[in-house]
Order: sequence, then C-alpha cells, then structure tokens
Amino acid sequence: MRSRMVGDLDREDVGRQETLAGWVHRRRDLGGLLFVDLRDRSGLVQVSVGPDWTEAASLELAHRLGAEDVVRVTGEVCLRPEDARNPDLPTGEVEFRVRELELLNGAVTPVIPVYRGPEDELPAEELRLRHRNLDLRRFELQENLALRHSLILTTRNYFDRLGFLEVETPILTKPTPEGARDYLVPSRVHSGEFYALPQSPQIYKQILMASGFDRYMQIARCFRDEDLRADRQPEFTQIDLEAAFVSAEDILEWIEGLMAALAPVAGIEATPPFMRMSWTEAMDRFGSDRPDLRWELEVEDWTEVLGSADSNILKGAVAKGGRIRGFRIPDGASLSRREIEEIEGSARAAGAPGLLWAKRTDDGGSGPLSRWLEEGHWDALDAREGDLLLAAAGPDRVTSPALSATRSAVIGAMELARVRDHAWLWVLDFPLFEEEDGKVWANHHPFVLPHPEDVHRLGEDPLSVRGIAYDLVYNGSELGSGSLRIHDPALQRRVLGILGLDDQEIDRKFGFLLEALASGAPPHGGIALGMDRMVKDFLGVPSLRDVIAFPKTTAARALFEGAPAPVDSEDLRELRLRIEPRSSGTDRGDDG
RNA sequence: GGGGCUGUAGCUCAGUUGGUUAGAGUGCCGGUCUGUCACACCGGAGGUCGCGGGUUCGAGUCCCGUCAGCCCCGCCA
Repeated sequence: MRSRMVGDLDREDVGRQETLAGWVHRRRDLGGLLFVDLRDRSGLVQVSVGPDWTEAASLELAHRLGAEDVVRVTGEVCLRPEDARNPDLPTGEVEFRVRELELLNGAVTPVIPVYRGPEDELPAEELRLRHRNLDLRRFELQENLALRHSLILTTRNYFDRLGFLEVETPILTKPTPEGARDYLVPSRVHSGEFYALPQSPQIYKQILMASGFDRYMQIARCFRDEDLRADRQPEFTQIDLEAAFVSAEDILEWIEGLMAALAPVAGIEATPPFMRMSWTEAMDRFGSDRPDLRWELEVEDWTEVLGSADSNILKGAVAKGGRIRGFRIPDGASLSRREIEEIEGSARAAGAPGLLWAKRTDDGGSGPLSRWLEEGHWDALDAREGDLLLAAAGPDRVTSPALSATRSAVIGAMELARVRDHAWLWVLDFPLFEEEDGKVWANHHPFVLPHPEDVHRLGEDPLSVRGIAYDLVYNGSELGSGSLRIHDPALQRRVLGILGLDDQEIDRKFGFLLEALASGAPPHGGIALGMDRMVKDFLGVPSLRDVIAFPKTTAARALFEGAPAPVDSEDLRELRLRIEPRSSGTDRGDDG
C-alpha cells in the first residue's frame, strides 16, 4: 500500500518514485499551488500539489482535503527550490511532488487539533482523555509509547540472557486481607464469592520459586483500588522478578545491570554500582526513605548544641526523647520572610507544627529561632553571616517528613545547583514493621525475610527488626522495591502472628503459601519495578497519563470508552447481586 | 472521606464595581491567491457562560448545592 515511511526522506532520495500514506497534518492552499504536510508515525513531509505535476482529478481533490483525512500519494521525491527549504523540519530539504492523490478515508473535523502551532496550548486534559484517539496521534505521546516499548523489549531480552523465564500469573486471584483495597470480580458459578484482581503477583512468584522455576520474571499488570495521584494509576505495570538460591547482592547487581542496559535506550545515565545507604541513614540525613541525591543539602543534628537553649519548645522536645534537627543554608538569609514562610508551609503540610528559623546578620540574628541563640551557638552550628538556619524539633517520625519537605522547598526557593543529573540509590534494611494506632503492620508486605542479626528480637521488640529489603530510588522517585522472602513456614507463621492473625486465619488466608513453603521451598527473593513510573521519570514528564495509552482520571474513570459503566439488571441477576441505592444510608454508621 | 484550583464559541483564552447586543486568536464555511511551511488577504456562520437553585429591577460576575477535570492530604502492605 505504501513504499516507505515519510520521516527519513532526504536529498539522498531525490528522484525516487514512491507511494506514501498517512494523515493530512496541515494544509496550505495558495490557489494554484497547494502544500500538504503528510504525517505518519515516522514524521512529516511536505507534499506539494500543482498543475504541472499533479493529475487533474487529484488536484481537484487536494483542494477539498481537511485535517486528519487519510490519504495515499504517488509521486516523486524532489529537491526543494533553494529559497524554499525548511531547516526546522528533518525532511525540509525535499518535498514530495504528487502525481496521484487518493482519499483512503475522510475525517470529520477533529474535536481537538492534532496539529499544534508554536504558541498553542494543549487542549484540556479532560478533552485529551475523552478523545484519546486524536491525542495519541501527537508526536510526544507516540514517542513516549515507543520508548516504553523499547524499554520493555530491552528488559525481556536482558532477563532472557540471564536465564529468566517469563511466566504469566492469574488475573483472577484470591482476595488478600492486607494492603490495598482489592478490585473484586463476582463469580457467576459460585454466587456470593469473588475473585480479586492481583495487587501484585507476589504470592504466585514465591510459589513458582517453590515449584522450581528458579529465575522468574514478568511484565505484570497490577491493580489497586485506592485513590489516584499524578504518579499513581489504579492499574499499572511492574517489571516483576524473583529468583531462588540468591543473596540480596545478586538481585541488586542484576537490577543495576538492567538499569545500565535501559539507560542508553532512554538517553539517561546509569553507572553501577549505585550508591547505597540504610533506611536509618536515609531518614537521618535526608528525612526521607527516597531522598533525591541530585542535591547535596543534608539534615544536621543540633540536639546537643541547641538542647540547652532557653526555649520551651526546644527543651520540651528533647525532654520527650525527640531531637532538634535542621538545615544550615549558606547565603539563605537572602530569602525573604515570605519565602521562608512558604518553606515553613511545606513543612506544615507534611505534618510539622512549624519550623524555627534564624538568619545570621551583621548585627546578630533575626527570626524566631535567633532569640534563643547565644553567640557560641552560631559558631557551634557553623553558621556564618548571611546563612539561614531552619530547625524542627520533636520525634523523628514527625520531623523527618517535615525536614524532607523543607529540603525540597529550600532547593526550589534557593535554586540550588544539582551535583548530578541522574541520582541512583539503593535504600537498604527497611524496618520489617511499623506501628500505627498501637497496631503492628508490615512495612512492606508480610513475606520479607527478617535480618538474621535481628530475628531474635521478633518477640520482645518487633519494631526494631530490620528486613532484608531494598528500594531502588532514582532522582527521589521510588522505582522499585524488593526483598529476600521468608522460606521457613514456621517463621512465616510467626511473622503473620505478630501482625495479629491467629492460626485459623493464617491457614485460611495464607494456607496455600505455607503449604508451598513447607514442600521444600528454596531460599528466594526478588524485586518489582514500577514500569509506568520508570518511563515517566526517564522522560521527565509530569504525569503517568503521558506514558499510558489509555489512562484513568483521578476519579478512576476511563473517559474514552466510559468505564466503569452500569450493567443490565439481567447481568446482575445472573450474578445474584443487587445494587443498594446510594441514599439508603446503610453505608456506614448505622449502629453508632 | 477532606482541602485547593479550573469550567465562557469546536479548541485556547479575555470578560472591570452586578448593568445596553458576551469578545479575541485559532479552527470551521465561502471567496481571491503558483513557493508556502503558524501562508496571506476579504467575507460569514458559530454561545445551555458545566448543571440546578437562590439573592437582585437586573447574574458570565454574588450566595448555596451539584457534576467533571487537575493538584494535594488521608489512603496506596
């Protein structure tokens, strides 16, 4: 139907007879002469239509073409007149002189334009999602999805060479009691019972390990029924892997190798080995378990210096076992009071009651913190004239998130220079559990192998137990998370018990996993990388919606096809389901 | 579940203190035009001011509710 794509036509092709096909991107009708920018997936070429080289019927048809009409043209690649070349277009030295034009399919006037002028804004995102067929024709989205394809292909080849097998795991699975809300699918055959869509293939891949597939990988679709964000979609794709007879070191090296293989595809840099720090160190130095190491700014511990200052806030925080931590910002005194208040606002939004700040000036200091500072304090904190101190006092669980938010805000406000453009980091040894409302939760998931040095504390002090777990962080974004897993059924039962499950529940909910572990499961571990987020971060685009062909809105709707949608009562009857009206008030709180 | 921003022509936006017939650019339709590439020029059509209610002599503008999109908090093992 066509002899080649348009995007790489250049002076080498001059004189060639070709047949091209694509969309009418834009039309410039000069009356006697007419130019059409013809678009296919590879790019644009100018097609020229004129009485000297175009057949009469085609000439007449060309004047009636509209945007997004689908056409096929036959003719010759010609060098453009010297004063009519377009250096901004890759194919701008040549044009395609049409002998014959054929309309393959007409297009109604597009609701949102595919063509975009140099100063045109993108249409509203709602319209772009509602008319995704048109939006996807834009070069940006075509390129994003092409990169995504290349990354997936490279990933599969990489793991294939390492002897990994891609194994598909079920989409209709068993509801899991912990973690995110499941998407549920009613069973017709077994009315009243439900499948769940997988939040991840976690348990299946562990069972594959017990089944002897000692190197598994999958480009796996996962589903979580939770509220959305710019970097969270209800269905998403993971590069999921698991291997038996491995140490954490093996997995880290594999993933570093994968990133080194993907980086040139994405046009970024990844040079193993990556930096590493423990979770404790990351929280201590940056207040975050996924610090963005493109900037050097670090949290300092001022408890010793400022703990004795005559301030109830500072003294009180230390007396309750908290710390005074903060940032010393060289030349930060140049920030206005208003800018500092905005930084403080970020800290408040992250849950801190506020920030204490002080500028060191030529006549002493200014700011709320400075009244507590004596002459020696400045020097002890290494603060010079023109510096700004920002401090938070209290327990780490409150100050760490606040300081992390402060750090980002300061980097923005001071326009601090990056020390590197691509910051790769492993964060290691996450705590196995966290406490919330007096209840113990699995920090990651309940299958993480406790650190052998800590396992004896499972009984008396579970919160202090580290897991053999690792997160991959790129430019402050968590790309992936993994761990060695528990392969001893007794230990697995014990950990589930710490999470508050009794033996009966454990058997009912995780019996099939325990059975697999008891059948001779090898030591194993793995990791899962967020594919969508990886593409987004590699491209530096602001939203996951720019790297997913058919994304959902923040209300989890698909605007193009209109999902979710009501179903016929006939379908519901077959499932023996009934919809309760919204206004019935039975949703919650009936009995108190 | 909560907070914030946005919603005016197909699209991108302007619209003053509540006051005559709601505007611009682009797209669309018709016309002129043989070297344009945001073609140029002439003419024209095009509006449920998201939706519902209220205040007012009078509402795009003020108030209440609601819907949708986006951002954030909660949530996301």
